[in-house]
Amino acid sequence: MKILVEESLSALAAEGVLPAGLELANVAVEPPRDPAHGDMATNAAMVLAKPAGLKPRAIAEPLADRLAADPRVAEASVAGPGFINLRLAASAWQGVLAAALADPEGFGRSGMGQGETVNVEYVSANPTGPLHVGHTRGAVFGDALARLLAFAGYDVTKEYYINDGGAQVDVLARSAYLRYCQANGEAVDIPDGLYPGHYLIAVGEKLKARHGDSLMGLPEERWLPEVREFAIGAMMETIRADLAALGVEMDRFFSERALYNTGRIEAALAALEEKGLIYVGQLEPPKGRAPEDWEARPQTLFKATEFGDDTDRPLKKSDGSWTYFAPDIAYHYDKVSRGYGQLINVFGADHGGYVKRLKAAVAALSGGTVPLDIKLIQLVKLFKDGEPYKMSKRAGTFVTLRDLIDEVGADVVRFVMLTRKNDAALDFDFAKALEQSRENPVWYVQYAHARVHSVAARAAEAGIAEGDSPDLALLEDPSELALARKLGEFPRMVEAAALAHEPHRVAFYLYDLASEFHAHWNRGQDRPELRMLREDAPELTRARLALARAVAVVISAGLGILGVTPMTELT
RNA sequence: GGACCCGUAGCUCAGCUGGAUAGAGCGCUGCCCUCCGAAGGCAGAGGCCACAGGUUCGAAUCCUGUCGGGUCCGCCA
Repeated sequence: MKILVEESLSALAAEGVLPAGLELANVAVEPPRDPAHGDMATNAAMVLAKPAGLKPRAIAEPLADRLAADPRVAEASVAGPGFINLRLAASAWQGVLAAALADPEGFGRSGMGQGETVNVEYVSANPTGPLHVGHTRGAVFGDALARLLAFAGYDVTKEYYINDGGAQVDVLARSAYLRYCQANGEAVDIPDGLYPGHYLIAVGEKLKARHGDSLMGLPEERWLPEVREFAIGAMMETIRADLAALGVEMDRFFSERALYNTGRIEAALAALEEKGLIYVGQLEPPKGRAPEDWEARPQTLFKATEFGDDTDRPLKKSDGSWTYFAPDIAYHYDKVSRGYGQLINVFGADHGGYVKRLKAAVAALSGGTVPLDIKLIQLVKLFKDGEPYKMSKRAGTFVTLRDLIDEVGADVVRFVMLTRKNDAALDFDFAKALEQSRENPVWYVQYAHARVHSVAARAAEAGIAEGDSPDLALLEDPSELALARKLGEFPRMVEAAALAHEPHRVAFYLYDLASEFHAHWNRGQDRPELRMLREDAPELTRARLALARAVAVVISAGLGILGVTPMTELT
């Protein structure tokens, strides 16, 4: 359609109505917000009025006439300050249906990504316990984003960074060792600073099964490495199983420990050093906070300020060991070296302070060639019937991913987590998530999908099957065409959502589509001639079944992007 | 003190990267409804898009500043 407008403009230029050589970059041809304005609209006349030295309407009127002459355009009219509204011929919308039906798997897929490689890093929870609610939202978001990008033609790698190199895994080891002692009959209580969760009891028992009492009474340095290794392994197993229960499968797990003592951190820093971005210096104390235990001292720093960060960032602690940032640089050095076209990190909002330095690091490491987008995921607040919900049956202190799935199921968890954009806090109400009403978007969308299947089943009972080539030209009621028009928005929506890295748009689109479908269905109440099932008109019924099936195709594709299974009947 | 995010109907939130009279659900008001298969349908009221400037033919959207809420701020990861 845009091409048609451009051709018409150059034709007008050739006729001398418009001056030659106008810049068309700002000319937009889009569906207007308000459907009453038609199917497509262009601002061409307004954008070109000034450079052409003409009034908008002096351009709009001849342009509209020319557009109206095209067979695909049913009507072209000039409106408002100079918009041209186009109403497309019914055949254009029937064509959308045909496209969706001809290729249910492919409809809406896009070549936009052109096979560019993208690495999406998400979850990356410390291997110190089961995943909780906060991780769940990040997991769902990252996974849906990865699916969305793949749908839009990118080559996506889903990756999990295991933070198994820091002090927290020693804490894990000590906590597990206590559970091991407990399994060997010793009475223990877990001191502050260790992990009290009951999930470590099983780990203690497994340690006993493997080592008997041979580790009992030994000094820490004798058992720590082994217990640590074992406990990390056990936690990662739990985490993988949690993710699998949510429908999340990673392509790659990357261990922080693999960076230590292998020269990889040193190599990454050497790459920065070569560019003159590492130096030894002193930082100013942070302002506005009580700097009681602040003592200035020289340390190894990365010149993050050259890449837009607020301050340079330390790489070594006072005892000479690496800060958390150092292996992180090495990790991103690795990702950059793997040649990805772009990197995306999904972090909890509490990592907000980390964004600039990581972007700075990646910009420095890649020479500015690899974009890094960091999506911060805001908190989830849990409710049950409007009351705050906090305790977990399993972990005691926090609600786990498993608790969520036990309560409402993985599909509902996934969909609800995507009903808000990532940078807004999300209220998750268990009761509402299971409610069967329009208020609950999950149910409403699933209902629309199931309804299509039930109509087809009813039709089959009545002896009408959709058949191979229903005559889509029979679909000419405005309500039917509006539905087809909504389906036609799907490919555009996918591209916009993928470009913006915003999978929630898919969820909102599906809710809109479901609303439109249910509304269309309900019109059959007052106007029986609009009903899908018309035993007196089998040809028409066939066409309408095709329309319904096209709706199901798009809902199914959209839910697929969200990682939600479409239901064919409601339970 | 600084950085980042947020501020849109009474409530919970969308708003397609600058377009026309700013949308949806809930709640409220009024009709209709017991239906092709599901715990409904239609209509209405409700807004200084936090505030003040700026850019533009045109701003909820982009820029600057102010106010309010959240998150974070060297040796925690």
